[in-house]
Parts: sequence; C-alpha cells; structure tokens
Amino acid sequence: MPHRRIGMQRVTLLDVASALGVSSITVSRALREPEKVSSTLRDRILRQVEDMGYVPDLAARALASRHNGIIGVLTPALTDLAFIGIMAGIEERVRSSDLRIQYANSHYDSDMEFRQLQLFLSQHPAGIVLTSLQKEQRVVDLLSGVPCPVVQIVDIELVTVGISLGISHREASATAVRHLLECGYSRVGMIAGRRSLRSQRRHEGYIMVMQEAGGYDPALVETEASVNSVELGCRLLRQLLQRVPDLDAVFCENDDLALGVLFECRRLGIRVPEDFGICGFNDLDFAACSEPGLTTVHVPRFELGYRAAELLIRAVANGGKRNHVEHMPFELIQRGSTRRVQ
Amino acid sequence: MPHRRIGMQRVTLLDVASALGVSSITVSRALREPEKVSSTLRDRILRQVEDMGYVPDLAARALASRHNGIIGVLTPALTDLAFIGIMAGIEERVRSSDLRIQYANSHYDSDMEFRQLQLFLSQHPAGIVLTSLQKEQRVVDLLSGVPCPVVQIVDIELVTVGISLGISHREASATAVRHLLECGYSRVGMIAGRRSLRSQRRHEGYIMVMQEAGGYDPALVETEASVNSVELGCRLLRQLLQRVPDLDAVFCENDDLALGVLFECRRLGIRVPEDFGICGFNDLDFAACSEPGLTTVHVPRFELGYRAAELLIRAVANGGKRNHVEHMPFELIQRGSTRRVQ
DNA sequence: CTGTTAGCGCCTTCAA
DNA sequence: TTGAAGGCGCTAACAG
Repeated sequence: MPHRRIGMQRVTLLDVASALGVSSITVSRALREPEKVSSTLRDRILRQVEDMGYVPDLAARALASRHNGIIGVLTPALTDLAFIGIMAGIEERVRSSDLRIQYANSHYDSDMEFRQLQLFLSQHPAGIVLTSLQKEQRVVDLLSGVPCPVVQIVDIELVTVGISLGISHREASATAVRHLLECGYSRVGMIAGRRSLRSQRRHEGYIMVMQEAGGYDPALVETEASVNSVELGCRLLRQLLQRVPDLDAVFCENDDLALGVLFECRRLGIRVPEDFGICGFNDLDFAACSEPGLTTVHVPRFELGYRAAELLIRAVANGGKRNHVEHMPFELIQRGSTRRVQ
Repeated sequence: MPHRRIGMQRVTLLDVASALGVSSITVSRALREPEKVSSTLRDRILRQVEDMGYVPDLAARALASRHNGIIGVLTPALTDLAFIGIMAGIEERVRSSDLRIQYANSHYDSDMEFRQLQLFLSQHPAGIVLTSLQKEQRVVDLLSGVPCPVVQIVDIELVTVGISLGISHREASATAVRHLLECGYSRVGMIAGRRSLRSQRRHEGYIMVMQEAGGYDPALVETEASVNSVELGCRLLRQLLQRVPDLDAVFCENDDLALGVLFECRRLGIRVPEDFGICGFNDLDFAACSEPGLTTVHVPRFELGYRAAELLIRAVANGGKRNHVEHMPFELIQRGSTRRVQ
C-alpha cells in the first residue's frame, strides 16, 4: 500500500459507485449535474452518498477541474472592524450559491499580501476578493495573469484593471472636513494611524479642503505608523493638543480613533461639541450610541461586500473578466460630537 | 488538449525539470528536502524555479501527500474582537514555520460549523484550530475521525478529547462578580447577548456567586439572543433598570456590552462608579482608556493563540494526536468603573 | 544522490 | 443516459 492513512480511510467516489454497481463518473454527475442522471438512479446514488458519508475531495476536484469552489477573501486586517461589515455582506450573498469562502490576512504587509494571494491561487480558487490594496508591481503582475475572476474593493479613484468597486475616500474625508468647518470650527486637525492607501486618500481629502479654506497647516496633522485603536486616538489627541493648543476640532481617520478622542476630551475636561468637534470615519456600531453620539462618515460596508460577491459570482459563472468599475455612495451622519450650525 | 486554461499556462515541476534536464522529483526534493540534493544541482534548480516563477500547486500536493501545509482556523465569529487577539497569537507562532493559515467563519451556527469543518478537511489540511465550540454530535463524530491534529481553544471545563486549552469561564466570571460584591455593590445584575457555550459558563459563574452571597434573583439577568454590541449594552441596561430600579452594578458578558452600559449611564446621569459599578469581560483595547476606565477580566488571548499554534505545529510534526489539556490564567483588572473597597 | 514507477480522487473527453 | 480511458501536478516507495 503506497499511502498509509491514520484512522479510517476516506470514502471515495469509487466506494460509493461500486457499492451501487455503477461507475464513479455517474456518481460524480449525480452530485454536480443531477439533471444528467435518471431520477431513479440519482435517488439511489444520493441516498448511498448520504449513508456512506461521502464528502468530495476538494484537492482532487481542484486538480481535475477548473476550480475548487472556494472564494478566497484577502484582507489587510481581519482585525479591523471596518472589514467585518464587508465580510458580512460577502457571506450573505455567497450563502445562496454553491461556493464557499475562506479568508486570509495580509497584515498590511505587501510581501504577505503577495504570498497569501499566491497561496489562494495555488489552490485553484473559484474567485478572489481583494479588500486590501495592491500597489506593489509583483502583486499587479500576479493579478494580471490569474486564471480566475478577481474583484477588488478599493478606493474607486485608484482602480487599475479588472472588476472593482468602492467609494472615493478623498471625497468622503473632504465631506467630513467641510462639515467641521461649516459647524464653525476653524483649527481643524486630523489624526491617523497606519498609512494604508485608503488612509492616504483620506489625508489628501483633508488637505484639499483645508487649503481651499485657507486654514491648512501641516502641524495640524498627527499620525503614527501603528494600528488604529482607541488607545492611539487618546495618545494622538494629547500630542496634537500639545503642539496646537488652540485646536478646536479633529477629523479622525477612523471611529476607533474618534472614540479615543472622545474619552480623552472627557478626561481633559474639554466639552464636546461646544468647545471641540469630533468627526470619525466608518460609522461603526458604537458611533450611534456613544454619549455624545459620534458624527462620522457612513460607508456602506455590507452593501460593498454583497455587491462584490454578486459581481464575483456572476464572473465565475460566465468566465468573464471584463473591466468593470462601480461607485458606491457614502453619507455623512451628523450626531452629537459636532455642534449644529448656528 | 484536454484542459483548456485562460491566460498563461501554469509553470509545473516538469517544466522546471525539463528545462534543466533533470527529473521532476529532483526539483520537488530540492524544494522540500534540500539536504537530499547536491548543493550544486540544488542551486541550479532553485535559480531556475525563481526564473520561471514556479509555484507549487497545493491541490496536487495535497492529493499526493499527507497534507497541503495549511492550518485551518475555524471561529464562530471573525467579527468578534475577542478572537482577533487569538488570531494574532496564532499567526505570530505560525509565521516562523512553513505552514500557512486560512480562516473560516461559522457565525455561531452549528450547521455552518459542521460544513466549514468538512470544507477544511476535504482540502487535506495540516491541522485545524477550533475556537468555536462543538457540542453537536455530528461535529464531535467528525472530529473523532479527522486525519490531522486538531487543537481546540475552549472553556477548559468542557473539554472532551484531543488537544485543548483555555480558561474556565465560570471561574473568571465568578471572580468578576465577587469583585463587584466586594466593592460594596449589592444588587448586581448581569447582561448578555448571544448564548454561546462560553457565555453560558459565564452565566453559571454569576449565578454561583450570587447564590453564595444570598442575593441571587433571576430578575437581575437580562439577555437577548443577538450579537453582543455596544448598542445592545445600552438597550439591555435600560431594560434591566426598568425592571430593577435599585440595580447598583452590572456584570457584562463582554466589554462591548460594558461600553454601552457606560454610555447609557452617562446619558441617564448615573454616576460611575459612585452609584453604579460596571465590570466587563475580555479586556479589549478600549477598556484601558475609556473614561472612567473599565474594570474587566483580562483573558490572555494572544498567548492562547500562540500556544494553540505551538501545540498544533508540534502535533503536525510528530503525527501525534494524544489528549492534552492546558489551563491558562485570567486576571481581574480593576479600573475606574468599580469603586475601591471602602 | 538521482531516477522510475505508480497512483492520490476526481473530472473531461469521447464513445456507446 | 451511462461508461471507459486518460490525465491534472505532485510525491511515496523503491531502485540504481
């Protein structure tokens, strides 16, 4: 015996077939293309499959056919609450298909991203969803030659090729900063953690609006190359206030940072929104129920994921890989952390 | 040509081998067991592999050998911040091995859990980490016959077979509730969302301590079968206060709920910790920097993940599947949301 | 140290 | 509607 296995042998297609006195290809067909097998035989087969607990071997299937039926989802950080909404949308759409999802995490590391993408590809996936953002040439090259459809959820202004959808992060952050100015705040700062391409775009939007308003000053921006977190929000605000004591509002690249700012203001006795305005980004769960509520930019994460899956499933079905770009809307949600216009 | 591919043909082992005039098994060995190939040949091979951009086909490898080199991590909710720390620990340990990680999500649905587990298994994984908790017989059966090592991160008192590690959630929540009582709070309630086995254990710990103290009253517990969230924390507190107006403290099954309670207290003008004590669970990022800080139970999530990966990698290496149970410590972290003992 | 042979489990193609 | 033959890319076992 060339291959030894621990425990029970796996049940194969052939096992089911010989138990029934048919050929294995017929069992295979009964499972994948039931309409091509007579209904009586099909019923016998399906019953036998059930009885014997047969489960298809995806490795073998992947090797023999075009793909293994799995959608690989690659994110820069499974750890970011913002991706969770996207994942929920993807899963919701995929649930009613016969595909399955598996995730991998690139930790905002482009080398890791490259390798994880290779890892997926080497398993013959049905399709790929990228929520990270490739900029490295290696990754772009890899993508140009992939044998399966790829959908990217990205900043819509940075799109290169293939199927992609997203919002304009520059526009979204510009809207947020404009709102702060319209509220009457004037020394409006910005804080941000790890520099992803997405956050760079938000930064650009901030600069654009502040320059328009004649109030841009690099000193108003405080960043640190670490993961966004509530704690980081506290810290960045302290640092920024030290440098800019007359700061009266801050745009936070994400809601976690904004929550930290909210806490820090409370600790320092700064009144929000009377003396200080806070605007976040993403509209996470807690933004609606913090006290005061958090003004933030709502990004349709669930819809993004759902739509991405929709496009991917369609492309898997018809083998299509045409270019396609889709814009999604965002929305500023005003809550208690910014005062109403006088 | 039996199989048609879109785009470029994949580079195979044979392509590399014939370019070099050697046999494919030699290339295979140069890659997997370099010490078994002469160093000169090895260098030529590795260079050629690099030049041609050869990437092993995992499906084929999985089919021909014992496993595909991937560790499957199955969680009930990729969306829960508590799992993120665990994931970070797993990834940290796995990084220095030649294995890779892929995730799947069971959404706290045991049917889904079963299918996702099957999905992993049908790809010949190197090993599995389960952070969900199987109780269904089907899942237990499936686990008893798996051909690869499985490590479970679970409530340590619920362990069945195999390799597992975790904390006692009953003990941990008992410690939290005892702390609230020792602070002088007496009408101590509990709120909880979705009933996982883990949260059931926490509930048991709560009941145990309250009964010991002679203060147990089912009316003090408010639950709802939905995902834990900040918003849910707000809502459950409101409901509980309506039923128990003299409530003076609450143990929250997780920190998100506790954060909601904190906000709701602020909204209602209830002073924390003077008039009302709050204790959370997990010690998430924000617990340390909220205002007031959040008293909570610190669970060593990173260490749990790291250690789980360690045990798994060891088991993969020596084919071991012996039973093994490991306890991890937890720790109550007292912060501003509970007052000091008078 | 290197090669030959055979087969993993399934699916594609072609034939009946 | 069903089956036979062959191969996907790789690696285990055994030779040389």
